[in-house]
Amino acid sequence: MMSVPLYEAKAELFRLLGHPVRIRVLELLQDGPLPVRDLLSAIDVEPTGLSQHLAVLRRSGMVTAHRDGSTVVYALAGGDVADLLRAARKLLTQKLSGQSQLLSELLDTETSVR
Amino acid sequence: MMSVPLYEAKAELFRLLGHPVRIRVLELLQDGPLPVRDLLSAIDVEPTGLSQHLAVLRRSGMVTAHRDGSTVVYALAGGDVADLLRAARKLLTQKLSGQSQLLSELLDTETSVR
DNA sequence: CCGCCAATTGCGAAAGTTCGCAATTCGTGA
DNA sequence: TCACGAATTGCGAACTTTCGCAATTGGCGG
Repeated sequence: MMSVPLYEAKAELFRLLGHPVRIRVLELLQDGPLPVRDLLSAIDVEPTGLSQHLAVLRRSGMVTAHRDGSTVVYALAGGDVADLLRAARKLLTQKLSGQSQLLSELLDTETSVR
Repeated sequence: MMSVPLYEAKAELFRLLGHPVRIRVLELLQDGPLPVRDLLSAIDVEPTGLSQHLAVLRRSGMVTAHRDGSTVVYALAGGDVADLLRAARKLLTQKLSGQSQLLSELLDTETSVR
């Protein structure tokens, strides 16, 4: 049954999330399912590139796809991807505000530095 | 001031987390600061490899390092990395339990399939 | 049935990542 | 000062990922 250590799976998950187009897709799908066409017009990417990124997300079970007429509609597979994105946003905004704070301290001539 | 879109930053963050050794390091540091030596004995990696991964985490501001005598001690930089790891664990355990459920359904000869 | 549009897949070139070896830095004790 | 151990850095080879082009699939209207 050759099981994979949990930290390998976690790394894999993060690696799969580590592309701007895939992040964009997941963010857009947070507000509900969308056809490929709409994703395509919202994201700056070629159709073929989008398909490939969607395939990655599908294979890893983060999104589901179904045909509706001649279009294909994608949706988030589980509710918890959103948690992950939220945690990432939180960390980033905190980090960025920390940086700008540091920056303004560095630029602030009033700040006494010994 | 050439700012980076937030989704780029997010993708970058996930990409940086997408390596088993780096995940392992962050998990170990959740219980408090550790010297490189201890990380080295806990993780299956060469010293030089560990250094490189630590450098990645340092550059991206996820951990901090300081010398204490002849050893270097690493610590988590902000409390929110833990949130991210927790969200990942949650998603994975859910996903895995879903898989094993599906698997047993597939293997279960009693299950009627039309 | 045919042509068209939406989406996907196969494939090869380019770009990026990881790994270990050799060399370097830094601090400590002889 | 010298040798040593801890940790890091530079560098090149092996591997993985990404990208766009060309070809393919599947559904729909004429």
